[in-house]
Amino acid sequence: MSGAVAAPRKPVRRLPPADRRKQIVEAAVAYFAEFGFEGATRGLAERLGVTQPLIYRYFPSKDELIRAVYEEVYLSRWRGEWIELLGRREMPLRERLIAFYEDFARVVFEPQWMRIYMFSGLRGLDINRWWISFVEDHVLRRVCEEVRMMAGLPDPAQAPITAAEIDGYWLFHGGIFYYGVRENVYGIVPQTPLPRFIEMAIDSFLQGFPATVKEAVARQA
Amino acid sequence: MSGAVAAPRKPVRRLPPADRRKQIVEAAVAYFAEFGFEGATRGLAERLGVTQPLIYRYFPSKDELIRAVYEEVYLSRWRGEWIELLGRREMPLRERLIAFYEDFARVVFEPQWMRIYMFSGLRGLDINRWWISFVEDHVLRRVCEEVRMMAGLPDPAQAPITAAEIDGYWLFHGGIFYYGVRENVYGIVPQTPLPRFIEMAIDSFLQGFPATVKEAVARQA
DNA sequence: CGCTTTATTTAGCACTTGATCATCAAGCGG
DNA sequence: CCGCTTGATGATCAAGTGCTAAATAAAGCG
Repeated sequence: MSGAVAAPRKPVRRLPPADRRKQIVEAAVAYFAEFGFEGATRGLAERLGVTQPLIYRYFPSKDELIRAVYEEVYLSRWRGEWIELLGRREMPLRERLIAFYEDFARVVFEPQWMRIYMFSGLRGLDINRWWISFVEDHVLRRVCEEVRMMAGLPDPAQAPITAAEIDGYWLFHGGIFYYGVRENVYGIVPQTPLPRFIEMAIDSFLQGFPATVKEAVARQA
Repeated sequence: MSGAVAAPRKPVRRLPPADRRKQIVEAAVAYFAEFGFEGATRGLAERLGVTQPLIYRYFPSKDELIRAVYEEVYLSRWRGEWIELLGRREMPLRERLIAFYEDFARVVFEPQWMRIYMFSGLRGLDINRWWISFVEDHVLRRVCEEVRMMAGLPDPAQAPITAAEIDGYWLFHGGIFYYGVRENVYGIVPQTPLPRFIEMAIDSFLQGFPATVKEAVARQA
């Protein structure tokens, strides 16, 4: 904070294209998370300290910019290690699940992520359906498999995970997710801190779910 | 359905103000549910078969119209009987909960209701916080009280329901709610039909929750 | 019927939106 | 230091936005 006032000129101009593009996408994530995808490109440009037509040098249309935002949020924030973590059988399932959800929440419960998710869901394009089936395949199904193994139930390789099992686990996954919605979209301050909530959710799950599956499998056989 | 074709003139004009107002609000619920609150008043008017300035005869501003939409969705669709149903102790709690959620879902899982809820949540006004604390007070707390009574736990009148209990129940309530989001906002078709999902959720809940509360109460005393 | 009331329309203003294009100037190679 | 490439700007368009005020015409009453 120097005392003297500097010239009010634009301090940074003429960035290398790759840098500028990245800068625009990151600002767009924050901007659209705040105002929704109907937020004006002029507002975004102003926030970047840049004129609005510049955006159109990097993206042929607003829709294309939005696609880049989707990519940044949905793809580049996904951590491949999560899958590996869920399958690490030398660790008790309970610990794996708790570790996974604490890390998962660190990314997904960010207001930016949550709001982009909800805005994009309401636009009704396929992104959210894609994400949900992605999560279903890579998280929910995986968890159901691990429960099978842990509880000495039929190997998923032989008796595939049923839709009922996945929907059953959706109750818990959705319940945890909704904690993030309450906190980071609606601005509620839950009394129970997140780690405790996660722990409680996992314990509720592990307490009842394996027996339910066992019963369902037995009935089916 | 008469055979002859009628004049293509506007069939209804000059409605009594109360009727027209109601008609506008109802169309606005459907319209904003579809396009979000940034949907244009001209589009809404067109859908009503009416010119756009007419809307401004009934509502001084678009914001005021949106407020009327909130009232229609949040207030007028709430059923007072739900509270009474939850407290009907001559009926087993399991049955009460199942009946409640089936009826609650009939209203709340409607795409219109869900989308208005999400759009209004993202606008960040107080409506959603109000709704959540309303539901917390009238549903979640009530359910926790009924669990206390059913399980022979301390009377809520003497030992008030704790935040931990309510947050604990949020897991299940949120999990059920999220089924509606998947189905009616994201357009997923869950394999498990809603009544079965509700039943499963309630059974998971009743199986573990009372013991958890009992333990927490004992630890506290 | 004629008259008054008022629901509804026509016309339009001020402003914002996504997008385009000619122009400018930063910064590098020579 | 010059000149060229190209990142960035200024000016602008056409379409749309919320909202207003005056004109129109449907309906009720005497």
